[in-house]
Amino acid sequence: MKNSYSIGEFSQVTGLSVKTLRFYHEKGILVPSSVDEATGYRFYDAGKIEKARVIMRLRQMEFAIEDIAAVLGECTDEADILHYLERQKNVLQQRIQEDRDIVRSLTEIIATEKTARQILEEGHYSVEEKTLEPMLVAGIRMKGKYSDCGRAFGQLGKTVGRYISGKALCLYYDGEYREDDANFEPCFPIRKEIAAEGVSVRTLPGGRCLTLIHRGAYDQLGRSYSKILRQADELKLKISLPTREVYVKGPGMIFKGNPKNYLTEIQLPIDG
Amino acid sequence: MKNSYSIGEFSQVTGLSVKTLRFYHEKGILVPSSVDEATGYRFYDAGKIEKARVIMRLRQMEFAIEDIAAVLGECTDEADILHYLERQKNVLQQRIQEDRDIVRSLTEIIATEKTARQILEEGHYSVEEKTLEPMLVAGIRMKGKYSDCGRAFGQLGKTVGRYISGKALCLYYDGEYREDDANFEPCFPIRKEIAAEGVSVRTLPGGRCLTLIHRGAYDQLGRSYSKILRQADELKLKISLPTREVYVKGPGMIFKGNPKNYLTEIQLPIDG
DNA sequence: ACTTGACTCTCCCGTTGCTGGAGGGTTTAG
DNA sequence: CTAAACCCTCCAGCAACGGGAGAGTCAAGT
Repeated sequence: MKNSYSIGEFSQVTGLSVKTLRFYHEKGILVPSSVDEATGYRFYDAGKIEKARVIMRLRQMEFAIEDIAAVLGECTDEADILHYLERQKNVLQQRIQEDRDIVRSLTEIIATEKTARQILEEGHYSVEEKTLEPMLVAGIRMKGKYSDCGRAFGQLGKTVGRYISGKALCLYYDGEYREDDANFEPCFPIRKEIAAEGVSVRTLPGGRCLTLIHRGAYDQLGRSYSKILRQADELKLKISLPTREVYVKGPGMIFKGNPKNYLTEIQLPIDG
Repeated sequence: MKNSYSIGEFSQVTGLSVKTLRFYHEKGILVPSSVDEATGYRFYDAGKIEKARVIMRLRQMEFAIEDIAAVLGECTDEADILHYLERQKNVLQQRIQEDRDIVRSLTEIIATEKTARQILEEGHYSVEEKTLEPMLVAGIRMKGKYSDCGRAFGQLGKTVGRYISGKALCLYYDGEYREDDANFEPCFPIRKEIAAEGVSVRTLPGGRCLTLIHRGAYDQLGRSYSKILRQADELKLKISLPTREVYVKGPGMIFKGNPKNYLTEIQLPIDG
């Protein structure tokens, strides 16, 4: 065991790069044991190796240099740095939470986009019967124009955004099309029961329904409605309210996209 | 709706700071609709608002400016950026994984330190009987000097470090103290069954045992051993091998600390 | 003693996504 | 006509280094 290491040797021993060692010297957290006055050469003794290890371990836990300086200044025992450790833990946990939220959004977008792509390719745009699962939703009941639903989705996104678990949908409580005084409720499926002002959270019942996927802009929805209603009539099915529209692919979370590729699933619950 | 916004107005509308808008201009991802040749004043039209929103959403998902530039260059629909979305998701998931590992380490250190502190304060250093739970451990069986166990712990830390779930311990297979040819096994409790070369992973049995917490440096352990063995003798208990030492508080993950405060729990399994 | 090659020094720039400020020109309201 | 509000460009700085230039230093071989 030597007891005086040049910076290069010390770098070998500790695994810290020469640049990093100089940087730590400048920051004052790992000062060489001696510095040659004439040449400026740094020399480290064996005692510094342990200190270097301490710094590395703290850095591995993403401690900031500034915090490391504080820790090294105050503490010689882990008991002394409990406060710092807990703070660091909180910082990291918060970042994990944020990252997880983003990942969930991304997963959602990706999944939506993939199913949309599949439907576009397979292209079965015919009236079918389906059984829906019950699902937890958060909705805002509205009366007025359909065009106001954009704002409602915006508000929902802000209040329950973190808990969205599926595609946006809208419930229609009128049995017919209404221009100015429609009765409807934009909703998001959510994965957690939460309370928010002005937002109704509850479980939508499942059950049989008639569905049709509409491809194209929303102002063309009428055609798909008449198609599915005709079919319901032919099958002598009684439709119960509210009916639903599921926005399989619409103006996305990032881009508006091309309305010609919008996909909207019309769901008419079958009575009895 | 105006259709020409000065940078300040556009900042109000979009929520992006003036500085940020200039920066985005420089980076080419959000270029003003027109720039006054004489004065250099930037002007944005309404169409840029949507683009600004897109950029904001991507930034919220921690996309790099460079990636945003690529996305904006290539895509107008979310379907086009699936590749980028997935890449970003992977990046974030990896960061989450790393952060979680750190948080686990921190939690471990904090918990160890807190129990140690409690024991130091309460100070019950007497022989007691306890029932141990079975636990999953990873160990390295060794023959030789006790002092070599440090290296074994180092190796264990590297191979199973991510899965450590409790305090380091050591198993002793000799019924007596041996200088040079001791038979022992440094271990870490782990929370997941894993395979690693040279490492034995298995479940240690639980059961009754006699315990004594030793406070102080390791070279003083002999005194505590004689105390606990005397007690075992008096109670006419038969001890089975291997015996254990649990390093409640020793040279920490960060600092060596003061050996006077080291805490080591001696555990002697009771036969039958 | 001299050269060569490895080592070291300081200083500066670049990274990412901005924020803040200095120093100067422009516009608009009173 | 002036003051406030707005805009411009350029520079610095943040965190934790890495890369490289240009110059000095050290140890070994000749």
